This record gives sequence, C-alpha cells and structure tokens, in this order.
Amino acid sequence: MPPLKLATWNINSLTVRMPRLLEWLGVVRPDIVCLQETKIEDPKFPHLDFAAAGYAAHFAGQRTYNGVALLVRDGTGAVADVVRALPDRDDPQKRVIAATVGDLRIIDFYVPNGQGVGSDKYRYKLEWCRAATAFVAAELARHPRVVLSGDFNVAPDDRDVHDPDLWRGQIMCSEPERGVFRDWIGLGFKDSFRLFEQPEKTFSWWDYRQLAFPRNHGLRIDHILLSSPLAGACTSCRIDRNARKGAKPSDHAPVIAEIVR
DNA sequence: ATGGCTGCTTTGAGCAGA
Repeated sequence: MPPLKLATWNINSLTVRMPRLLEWLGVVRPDIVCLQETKIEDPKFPHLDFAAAGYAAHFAGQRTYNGVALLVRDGTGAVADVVRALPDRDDPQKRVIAATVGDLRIIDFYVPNGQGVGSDKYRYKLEWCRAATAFVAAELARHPRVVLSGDFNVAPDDRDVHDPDLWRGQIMCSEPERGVFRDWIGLGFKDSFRLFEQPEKTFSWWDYRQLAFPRNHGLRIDHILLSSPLAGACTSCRIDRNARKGAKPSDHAPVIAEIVR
C-alpha cells in the first residue's frame, strides 16, 4: 500500500488556476488536497471537472475573496461530517472547511492575512485565530487522527523567512501571530515539514513583484500539522517549488506530506 | 523615495493579497 499523500495549496483563483491544478493532480496524484483562495461561488465550482479527474470536491466559496475546498481522490475513504465554518460565528468570509475522510479528520484553514500589524484586519486575524484555536481543540478531543493544514499566513520561525531582520515584527512574523502557531502546536500537533531535514531557505510563498521567486525572497506560511498518531506515521514532507514556476503560477507553492496507511 | 505583480470588479481605477 503506497503512503497517503496530503497536500495544501493556496491557488489564488480556481478559475485562473484550473488548468495548472488539473495537470498537477495528474502528475503528483495526491489523495487529499486542501485548497485556499478559490475565489468562486459554490454554484460555479467546477466539481464535474474534478470528478472527471478522479476527485470528489467539497467546498465553501464566495465571490472575489477567500474560499476553500477539499479534493478527495476516488477510493481514498468515505467523506463525512463536513463543516464549513467556525462554530458560533456570524462571519461571511469562507475560510474553513473540515471533513472526516476515512479515519482522518481534515481541517483546511485560510487564515486571514492581517494586512499590517495594528490594523483592523490584523485584529480580525488574531480574533479569528482565537476562535480557530477553540475549534481545533474541540476537533482534537473527538478525533485522534487530525490533519490541520492550509495557508496560515504565519511564518513560525526566522528559518521560515528569507530576510528575518527585514520582516521582524511585521505581518506574518509578529510575535502574536507566531504565538497562535505555537498554541496550535501546543494542542498536540507536529509541523510535518520540521519532522525532516530540509534544505535551508525553503519557502511556500513568494511575492509576484520584485522578481521575488527567482531571488527566492519567500516565506514559509503554508503548513501541514499532524496530530501525534499521524506525525508518527509521517514519512516525508516537502514543498513543491516546481509548481511556482512557468506561466500563470499561483504565488504559493503546494506543501505535500506522506503518511503510512 | 516609491513601487515594482496578479486577480478581481456591474471595465477600469482601486482594493486586496502577503
């Protein structure tokens, strides 16, 4: 039995990225994919195209901004208990989808960007994260095998930043944001990427401007966290830098982790 | 010093992303 392959990818518009995404699915053949920034309303979601590619899609979308989706390869496991929002919040922003897939509980987050430290959007980010922490804790209490993945918009460590002095205290690197990441780890997760030796200066996002990608001016802000039983069964985690190359790329690259079944 | 790109929007300049 080959390992289960999990991926997360902020695709920055499903409409624009669909050809690249389908090609990537065919090459990488992940079993479960967490997508963020689909930017598409549910009635327009191209689920038939995914079905033709061998994937069932579950989604929580909106026009223009945000939007998340789960892709589950046919035969991976039964999908149940799909959740599309943090509980007890009246929030139109579609940033959460969670589902049981076989014996796994998958949580896909598109954490708010926060724009600038001290801004209204920054306060919204931290408040959203507090509610998310409570949600994750409750999920973990019910399910031992939890995958917490997505675009966290947090670079947890200076190693995850191309120029730590330039970014110190800035958005995605501020101490409160890094504190949220530590809180989530503290609930009982491992950062799958750091379970393994990694090349220095490996990132998952590069600005479209200033030739940031060829200069490797990036941040590692997309993550796959695994609860203890899954971390113990994880055999690899890597960032697929190739997916950031070529014509019309997303500004993010996918993260891919493998777990022994 | 500034902004530099991309995607989106009742189509066109402005917002948002990170």
